[in-house]
Amino acid sequence: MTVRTRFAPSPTGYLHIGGARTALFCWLFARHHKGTFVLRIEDTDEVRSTHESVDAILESMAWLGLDWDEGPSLTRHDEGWEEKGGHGPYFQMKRGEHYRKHLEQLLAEGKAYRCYCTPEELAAKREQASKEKKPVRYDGRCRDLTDAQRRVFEAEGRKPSVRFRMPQEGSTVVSDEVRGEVSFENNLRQDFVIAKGSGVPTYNFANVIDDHLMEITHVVRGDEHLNNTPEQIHIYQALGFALPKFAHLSMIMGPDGTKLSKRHGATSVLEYRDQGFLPEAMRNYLALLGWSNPESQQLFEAAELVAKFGLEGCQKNPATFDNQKLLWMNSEYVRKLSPETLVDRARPFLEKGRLGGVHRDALAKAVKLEQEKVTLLSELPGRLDFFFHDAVYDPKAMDKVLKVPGAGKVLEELAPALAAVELFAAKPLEDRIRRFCEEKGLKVGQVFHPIRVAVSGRTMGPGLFEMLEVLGKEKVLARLEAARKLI
RNA sequence: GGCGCGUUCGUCUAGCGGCCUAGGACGCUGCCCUCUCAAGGCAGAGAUCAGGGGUUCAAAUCCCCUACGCGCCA
Repeated sequence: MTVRTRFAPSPTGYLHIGGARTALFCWLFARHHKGTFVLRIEDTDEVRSTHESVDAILESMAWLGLDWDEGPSLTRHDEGWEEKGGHGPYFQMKRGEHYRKHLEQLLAEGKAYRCYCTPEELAAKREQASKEKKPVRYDGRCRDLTDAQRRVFEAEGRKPSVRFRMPQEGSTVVSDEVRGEVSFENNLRQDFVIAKGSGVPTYNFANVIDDHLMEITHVVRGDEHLNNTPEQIHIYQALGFALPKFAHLSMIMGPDGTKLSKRHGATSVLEYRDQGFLPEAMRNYLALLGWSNPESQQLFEAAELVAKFGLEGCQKNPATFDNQKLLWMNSEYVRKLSPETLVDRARPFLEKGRLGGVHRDALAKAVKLEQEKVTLLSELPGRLDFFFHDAVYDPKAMDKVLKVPGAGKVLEELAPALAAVELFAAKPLEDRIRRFCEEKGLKVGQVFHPIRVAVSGRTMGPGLFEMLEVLGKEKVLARLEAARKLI
């Protein structure tokens, strides 16, 4: 049996961290088993669903490298998205026919029935029960209506919803790949609505129909659905469908222990992209939120992650999102890139700075000197700007390093010495400058630091000689001069 | 309110009855390296395994209760 998993987001907003983690686990599981990964859009919430949300979700998934075998195409045309795969459509709003058909079947077999209670009536009953401290459940009023009663309700113009007839006794066991067997008492459950008065199917119903028709073998989803699973299981059974395997993933929390939300800062995947995170770092970090392997390995190559991932390593308890570790992981991934690749990957940020026009090779040379310090791609313009534009002198650096006795003299005397260096490269420059120190009887710090600030405007930066080499003789001499005038 | 799930260093986690004086990773502290900032190397602080009862020769690991957190239904 080939594995088929699915990620089924509601397009009511961007793809957030929690959703991305779920998608990643579904994807990893499918890829690990050489199975199929399906993307289904659950757009039955007509009010809140938007095309823009669909776009954002697709874009986020693509950015993270979570490719889907079946589902909508990445880009939208005037008429909507094209779809690929033999189990479509992949938008629930286009699947009404399937829901209707199975709804009819359940109704015909008496496994579901029409309920004529109005929302107002139900709300009143709920309130009543709540006052009397009784369990608030549907009372089954429409469970066994006669035809005559039904006609009366119809005549009143009531739009019936459809309820599923749940067993009243015994218990339902959910066999979960992550949590093991979880048991639920049936008499505590109620006949739940599977189609609203408008005819729109509810989540629990549409989900089951789609998962079955799409031949999903493993339903991997968030923890919040564990409690809905008994209801779903009964729908599967009522329709004679084979049960898929279930795996419920723990939730992701913010630093304060509550469910991760906007209050905690960035939660949208695309925000992380825009902050300068690398998708492979994000993916690696997300994989570690709620999953681990016995070796406690932290960094994984893409293929390695697929090879080692399994539901056994999934955590039952919720995980707190830790931005610091994500940051660390990103810097690890940045360091692994070749300077050229790093330049390419940072392109949007370089453009946004003022380095868009600089040649790739020139950028790569400069990048090479700073790469090991880079945490986010967005830092690059700030770190590299002085290589290609006039230095901006940091007042603190000026006070501390240049506006001190002797610094001006160092710059003045050093200029001709550097001008005389023929091969303007790190090694000869270092030799010359060290010799200069000896000649003048100065400590290296008394010379190195002023040069650094004069040339870059800052106290921190790349190795001095490499930096001078990349800048080139002309710029170096010009800046020594410029800095001297500022003192 | 009912039901369900969860609880190991600040955080992510290893652990599935003896190997645990509880291991790793991020972060933190100190030292080394060094022209700065990083990186790297070394060292260190940090968890009475939520609390309380059992079971057992032996429990972080099994059972029960309590507390707290989260989720679902309403």
